[in-house]
Order: sequence, then C-alpha cells, then structure tokens
Amino acid sequence: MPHNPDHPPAKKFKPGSPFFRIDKKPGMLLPRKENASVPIDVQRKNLPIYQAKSQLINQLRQLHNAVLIGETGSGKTTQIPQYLYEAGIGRQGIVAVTQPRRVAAISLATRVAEEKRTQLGKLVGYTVRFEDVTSSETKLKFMTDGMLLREAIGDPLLLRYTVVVLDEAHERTVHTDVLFGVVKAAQRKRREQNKVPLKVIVMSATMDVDLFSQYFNKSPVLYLEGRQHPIQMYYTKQPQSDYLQAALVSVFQIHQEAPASHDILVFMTGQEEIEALARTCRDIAKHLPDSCGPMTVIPLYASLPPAQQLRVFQPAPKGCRKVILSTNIAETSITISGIKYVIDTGMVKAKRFNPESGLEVLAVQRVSKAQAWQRAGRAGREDSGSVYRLYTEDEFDNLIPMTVPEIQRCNLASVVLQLLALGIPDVMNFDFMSKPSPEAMRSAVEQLDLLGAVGRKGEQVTLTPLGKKMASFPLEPRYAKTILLSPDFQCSEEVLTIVSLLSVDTVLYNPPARREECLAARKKFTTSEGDHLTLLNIYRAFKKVNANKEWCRENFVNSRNMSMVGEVRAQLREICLKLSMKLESCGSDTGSVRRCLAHGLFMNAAELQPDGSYTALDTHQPVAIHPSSVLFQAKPAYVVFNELLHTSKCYMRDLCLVDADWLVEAAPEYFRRKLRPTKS
DNA sequence: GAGCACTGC
Repeated sequence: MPHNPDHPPAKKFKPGSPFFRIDKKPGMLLPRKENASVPIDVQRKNLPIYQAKSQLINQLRQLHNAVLIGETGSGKTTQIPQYLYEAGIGRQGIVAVTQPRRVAAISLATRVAEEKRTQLGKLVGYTVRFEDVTSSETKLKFMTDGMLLREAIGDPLLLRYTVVVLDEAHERTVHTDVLFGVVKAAQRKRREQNKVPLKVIVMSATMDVDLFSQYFNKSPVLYLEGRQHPIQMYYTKQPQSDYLQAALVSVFQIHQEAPASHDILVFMTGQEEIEALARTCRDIAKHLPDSCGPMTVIPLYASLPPAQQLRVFQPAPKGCRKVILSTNIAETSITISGIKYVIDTGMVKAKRFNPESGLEVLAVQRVSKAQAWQRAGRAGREDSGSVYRLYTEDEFDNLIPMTVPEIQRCNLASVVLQLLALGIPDVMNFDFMSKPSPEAMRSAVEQLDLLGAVGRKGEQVTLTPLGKKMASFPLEPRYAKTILLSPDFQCSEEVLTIVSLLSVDTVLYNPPARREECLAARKKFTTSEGDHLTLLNIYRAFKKVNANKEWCRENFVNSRNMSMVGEVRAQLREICLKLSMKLESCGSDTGSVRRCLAHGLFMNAAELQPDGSYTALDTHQPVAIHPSSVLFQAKPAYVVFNELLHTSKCYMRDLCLVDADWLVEAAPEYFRRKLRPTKS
C-alpha cells in the first residue's frame, strides 16, 4: 500500500469545513476536578456516588451478585470498597478489586489508603507482578486481574476473599473474561460446600449491561450517575477515503478557529502514520499566516521512550496550541487533562487471530461504537468539549456495538492450560461469557497436546504432570516447556535468560535516523546461530558492564526493558527452584542451547526449499525471514522461530539455526508426517 | 529488504 498520496497533504490543505453540526447525543461524562485545597473527607462526600451511599450499602448487603454501571467520575472504584468495609460487609475476609492495568491498581490503592488515613500496605494494599504491598491486616486489596487469576490456581475457591469486585469489566481483557467464569464457579462451589459466601460485583461503563447481568444469574443492575460535561459531536458529510488527510484538515480547521489554549487530541492507528502526520503538521504550521498562532505537535504511542511520553502532560507555552497525535494508548492508559477537541479517525490497529493457520494478523480496522464513545469521552474532561468524527453518522451507526472481546481473537493455549490448572473439569465446555470458537479451543488443545501438557480421552482433556509444571510459569506454554526441557541440555541458565528476553518488550532500540550506527553497534553481538543467541550475547555483555546506562546508549539497548528482563528472569528462576530443577550453565557450548530451543519450539520450524524460499513445517505455507533477523542474509537449512507475523508476507521473527535431526528427536511422530526427504 | 495497537502473569 503506498503511503504517500500523489500530492503531499500540505498542498491539498484547503481551509473550509468538511463537517456539519449535529446536536444530538450530548452528554458524555467526565471526571471531577481534583482540588488539593479541599479536605479529603469533603472530597469524598462531594462525589456523586455519596448521595446513593446508604441505598447502595443496603442493596450490596443483600445481593450475591451485582452489576454496577457508572461512568468515570462517579467515584465507584475508590468508594465502593470503602463503603463495604465501613458497613462491615465481608469483613471475615478480604475485598479484592481487580484492574486490567498495574498502574491503576497501584494508584487506586494509594488513593484509598490516603482517604482512610492509613499507611499503604496495612488496611489497604495492592498486589501486582513483582510487587506485593499487602500485610495480614490488609482488607481492601487492589490487584491486576492477571494476579487474581494466578492466585486462583493455588486456591480455586478464592477462600481468602469474601468479595471480588471486577472493575473495568467492559474492557474484556482475557484475564477478566476467565475470571468471570472462575468467580462464578467459586461462588457456586462455596455455596454447595457451605463455605463463607463469595460476593461478586461487576463494575463497568455503560455498555454490555445485559450480558453481564445475564451471565451472573440475572443479577440486578445498579446505575450510578457520573459527572458530565456536554460534548458536541460532529460527523463528516461524506465518507472520507483518506482519514489521514481528513485528520490534517480538521486539525488546521480547529487551529484557525479556536482559542490557542484549547488542546487537540487526534486518535490514529500507529507509530508510522503518527510520525508522518506530525512532520506534515509542523511543516504546514511553519508556513501559516501570522494570524494563526504557533502549534506544538506531540506524538504519543507506547514504544516511545518514557521521557518523550511525558511531554504530553506539559502545557504548551502561552499562545501556542498543543496537538497530540496518539494511538489508542490515550483511550484508557494515559489520561491527558485540558483536551478540548478530540478528532477520531475511527480506525484502530488491532490483532486478529486465525485459529486454522495459527496466524496473528495486526490490521487496521474500524473501531467499535463503544470505542468511539470512549475516545469521545476524552474531550473536555474539565469542561465541555467537541468531537470531530472523521466518518458519517451512517458509518457510525454501522459500527459494531462492542469491540470483540480479546478472548475471541487470541491464541488460547495459555488460557486452556490455566483452566486445566484451575481444576476445571470440562474445559471444552467452560462457562465463558463470550465463547471462543470451537476451532480456537481445539487448536489450543492440539498445541498443548503436542507439547505434552495434556492427555485426551475422547472429549475429555486432562493435565499431565508436565502440563501442571508448565502452568506454574507466567509464560506462553511453549516457553514454559523450553525451560522445563533445559536441564536435559545443561543450559537452564541460558534458556532462562533467553525466555526472559523474549517475554518483555524488545530490548533493542532501532531509531531509523541512526540506522547505520545502530547496525554497526549490534554487529559485535551478532552470531550466525541466530537471534536468540545474539540476544543472549547482548544480555551477557550488559551484565558484564553491570547494567551500565552509558553502555546501553552506545549499543542501542533499552536499559529499562533490560532491567525488566532481570526481574522476569529472577521470577522464573525462583519457580524453577521450587520445582527442584537442576540449573546449570553451558558456558560457551551454545549448540546445546539451540538444541533445547529446537525441542521447545519444534512446532515453529521452517525448512529451506531448493528455490531458496522457506516453508513452515506444520502448515506447509510459504514463510520468509524477517529483515530484522540476523539470519536475514543467511540461508540456513532449518530454523525454529518465535512467531509468524503476517504483513506484506508471512514473516518469521526471531530465528534460531537448528539441525533437522534435533527436530526429529524432539517430536518423531510429528515430523514423520511433516518432514519431506532431504534433497541433496 | 520490513516497519509492529495495547495490556498482563
């Protein structure tokens, strides 16, 4: 797809409105303004939810299940746990409040501890990966949904808890979706076994109310008012063939008409188009007449270094307009105050999964209505705002109502393994709120079967002892398997490092502007054995210089992600020790590391063809070496790889050179079917 | 010779 239109957008820019005004659907709602000078207990009483306090307490005391609908700003997340505690509800145990994100869990716990005037970690605490700030006194516990799920593996009835609050349920993360089933089952079993009852409160924004209520035994829905500021909606008159061009026009239209203090937030799909549009905006802004004020354009996306991300919070100089070009990171994860205008391209980049091919595709697609509302809500948090939707109202009406839950578009191997570890008897018929397709479930079981994690008797799937061990690692099953195999090859220390490197965001910086320098620096670590061992070399060098930051800069290594590797590695190593594994280092015998990787990743193997192309051994589809691989120029006969990425071709990413014999010895049955006779 | 939204254990 050509990215550059024939004419640079700058020349196409014509002032004038492609929009018309629509005076309907006002009233998104917005969080309250923080005011440090107001005492904390007064702030609590000023929240909209306070009016409903006694009524809420009465209801929640009686109900086993409740669905609580309330927009941001109602105060539900900070207040409900305190109301429960103050009313003595569930005091025999702990009230757990789950969040999809770590930062949210931590900041909510901090806030509630402040409100209760206690030290964090006493009455109020939090638990996220690598951090547990709780004690025996903790009664209100904020945690990530993934963390509660992990805990459930050791305690499927969640007996430490009397109340579980599943917050931000509308986001439908895989973890929340699995938790729905886990808490529902725990609730039922505790009732059957005459144990202390478990209260389940689902908290969500406005959507999906019926689904939640239906699923939790037709539980009552309680509505909470939020604080709203009106929002003015604009739609385009005509469908836009080029949303980038439309975004550009809109930015400058607003820039010409609105006071400079009004910030603009534009929702786009990815790094590349954001950087391109940022350049174009800056170019045009330079050549505008003096009647237009200056403009500062700030890109925002997850892979941006943290220091640059912080720029979005700095106010623009007086008289200068702030324009933020963002991915959907600004939908939920990063909240920027002072946004008066939102421009919504209506597009998003999202992952899809094809269970038949096992392929994940990252594709630009239309947002859902729910997502469009979420984006709109980011306008005018403190005051009224405007939203420019770069699509027609008809197009809006035709958007799907809700984003497809993640559980219906991802590889389910880890989910199925976790369900089995939770002791769910009939995994194939697990009570999901939104069932994944049977093909996706079957494909997951098949993968686990190949890894030796499950056994099958007819329809019944059971966990093997190996599978049980695999489930104790917070990793994708194939990586857990690779670690568990590593003692056989006397290279556990190396494999732990490699798997840790693979389970954090990339540790390699690749600034396009300094490409040559970057390649030169990386050359020192490159080995013809492949990407895994190149990464291992980098980690070893990093350790040798004691994690020196200067060294990281010189070698284009992301020091923050590299420290994370250390944390992950320590956690994985701890689990190995608990499993009484013998951990050895193979030193310079890197062949044994590759052999171990071949045994763990044999399902992801590819074979060189006589014409120089590659074929994946399991599906026989054509694949290619990704140009970012150190093996890109090489033509190894056999490789294993971490993942397939479908973009312009089907690319293998992160490759390791292997022997065909190793693959056969890893899975003789499997390869008898897959391997073709080697040609000379 | 490509180019990767966002979380999380």
